[in-house]
Amino acid sequence: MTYLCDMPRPVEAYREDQTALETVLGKAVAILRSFTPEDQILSLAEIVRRTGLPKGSAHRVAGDLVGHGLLDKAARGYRLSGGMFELGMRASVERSLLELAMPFLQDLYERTHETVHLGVTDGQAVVYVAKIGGHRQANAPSRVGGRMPLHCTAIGKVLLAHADPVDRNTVLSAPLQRRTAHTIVAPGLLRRQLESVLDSGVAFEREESTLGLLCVASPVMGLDGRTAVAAVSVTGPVGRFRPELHATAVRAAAQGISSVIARRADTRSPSSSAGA
Amino acid sequence: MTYLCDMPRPVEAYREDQTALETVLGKAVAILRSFTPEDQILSLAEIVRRTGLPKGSAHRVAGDLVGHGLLDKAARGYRLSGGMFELGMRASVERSLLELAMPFLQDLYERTHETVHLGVTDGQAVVYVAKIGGHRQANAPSRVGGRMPLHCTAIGKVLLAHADPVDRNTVLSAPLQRRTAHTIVAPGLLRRQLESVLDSGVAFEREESTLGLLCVASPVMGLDGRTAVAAVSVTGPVGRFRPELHATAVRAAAQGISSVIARRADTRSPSSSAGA
DNA sequence: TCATCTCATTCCACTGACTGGAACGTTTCG
DNA sequence: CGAAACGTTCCAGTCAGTGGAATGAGATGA
Repeated sequence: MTYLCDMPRPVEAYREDQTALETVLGKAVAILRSFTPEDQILSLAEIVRRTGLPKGSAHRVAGDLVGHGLLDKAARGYRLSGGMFELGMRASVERSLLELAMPFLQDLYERTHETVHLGVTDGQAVVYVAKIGGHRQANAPSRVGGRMPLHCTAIGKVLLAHADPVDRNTVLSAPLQRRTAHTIVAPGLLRRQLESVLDSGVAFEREESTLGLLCVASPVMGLDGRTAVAAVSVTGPVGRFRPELHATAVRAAAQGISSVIARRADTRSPSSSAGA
Repeated sequence: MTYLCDMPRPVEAYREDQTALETVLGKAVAILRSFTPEDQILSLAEIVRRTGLPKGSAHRVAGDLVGHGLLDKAARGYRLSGGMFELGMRASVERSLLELAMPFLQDLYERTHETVHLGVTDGQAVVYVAKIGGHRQANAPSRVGGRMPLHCTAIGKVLLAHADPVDRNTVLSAPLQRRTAHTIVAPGLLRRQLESVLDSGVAFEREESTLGLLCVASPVMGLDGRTAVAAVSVTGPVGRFRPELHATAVRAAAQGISSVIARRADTRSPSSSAGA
C-alpha cells in the first residue's frame, strides 16, 4: 500500500522481474530489491506480494539472507541490515567519487546554506550519491540512494546534456512523464534546453519535479573531459531562493571536483551505459 | 597484496568463512565480502584466492552477480556496482540515522571546520556512517563504511561506555590490540576511562588509533535513553587541535540528534546486539 | 621469437541443494 | 468467537548448481 510512490520503481529498470526468479540468487536479489527507500521494515507477506515468490521460498531465502547478515530480522518483519550498508559503501565508483567530492560539496553548502546534491546516472534515472543540508530542508523529496527521472531535475538535465547521444535520444524519444504542471514534456523544448546547458555549463529546474522547489546544477566531468560522471546541484524553495545567483558557485564546485578527478587518473570512468 | 591492512577484516566478524560456501548464496556473499574498502577492482583470480572458492564456481557466481547488477565487470576484473550502493543506502537504520543526523553534523562542521564523524557499533567494531570534512583532511584513515576497533577510538569508547555490560566485558576481557604507542591496552585503565565517559558525556582519543590525530566524541542516545545508538566525533591533528575545546559542541550536536530521535518514535532502536 | 607462466573462459555429467505446495501454529481483527 | 492473514515447518522430487579439466587469451622474460 504505502510503497506506491510516483518515483520510478527501481525494479522496472532491471529487467529481472521474471528473468531469474528461479535461481536462488535471483530470489535473493529480488527480495533485497523489494525494499524501496521509503521502507523501513517489510513483513514476509509484503515481500511475497512484491516479489511474487512462493511463500515457502521467500521465507527460506529471507532467513538465509539474515544468516548471511544482509537482512535483519525485526519484530514485524525484515529490514536491510548494517552489513548491507557496509557493502554498499564499498562500491568503488560511488565511494571514491563521494570522497573526492565531499570537501567541495561542503564548501558549496557553506557558501549557500541550501540543500546540496551530488548525483550520477543509472539507467534512465538520477541516483543521488550525497545530500547535505541544514535543518530547514525538510521539503526536498530526494534521498541518498533514491532515484528521480532525468528530464525533470537539474542534475538529470545536466547529465542528459553531456550523455552519449544514443542514451539522450532514448530518453527524448520516450514520453516524458509529467510530474507537476511545470514539468517539461515537450521533447523539442527539452532538447533546446539541453543545448544551452552545454554552452552555459549549468542547468536549471523550476518546480518541474516538485512544486515549490528550484534548482541549479553543473556537471562533474570525467577523465575524457567530454562525458559527465556526476553532477552537483543546489536546491531551494520558491521565494527566497534565486537559482541564477548560485550558478557560479555550483559551477565552481563541479569544476573543482572535475579537476581533482583529472589529477588522479586511477578512477576509471567507464563509458558503460545502461545495458540493452 | 595491497589489501593487507591493520584494520580487522570484516570477514572475521561473520563466521561464515567456511560455514556456507556450499550454497549459491553463501558463495555470492563471500564474493561480495571479499571486497575491502581499499579495493577498487578485484580480478577473478584474486577473488578465488580470498574466498577459497573453486575457480569455475567463482567465475559463474560472479557472472551471475553481474547479471543481477550487484557487480560490474570492468576491464581487469570485477567491482561492486552502483546498484550495490543503492541497496546499501536503503538500509533503514543507517539511512534514517544519517538523515536525522546530517543537519547537526553540518552545524558541527561549520563550527569547528574539522573532520566530523558519525559512527555505529557492529560486532566489536565501529562502522562509520558519515564523514564530512574540508580539503585539509587527508590524514584520517577512516572511511565511510569502514571499520575501526572500539577500544582505541573516541567514538568506540563512547559506544563501549554505553553498551550492554556483557558486550563491554567481552571487549575488555579480550586482548586489546596495540595500534600505536599511545593505544590503551590495559583493561583497567580503559575501564576507568569508560566510567568517566558516562559522567562527562564525552570521550577523548589521543593518537591511540593513528599517530598525529586527536578526537572527541559524544553519544547519540536511543529511545530508551540508556543505550547509545551512535556517536558523533570531531577529529583534528596534533598541534593546532585541542579536543577539549570542542567537547561542548560535540555534546550539543549529539544531544540534538538524540532529541530528534526521541521526538519521532518510529525509528525503533532494537537492543539486538551482535549475534553469537 | 618462442617458451612459460597466470588468468579467464568454456564444457559437461553428476548430485544434493533447492524447490514449493500443503499442512500446521499464531496473531490480528471485526 | 469465528475468520482471515500471517509466519513457520515439512518433505520427496528434480533440476540448478557443481567443480575438475581442457582450452583460449595475455603477459613476462630470456
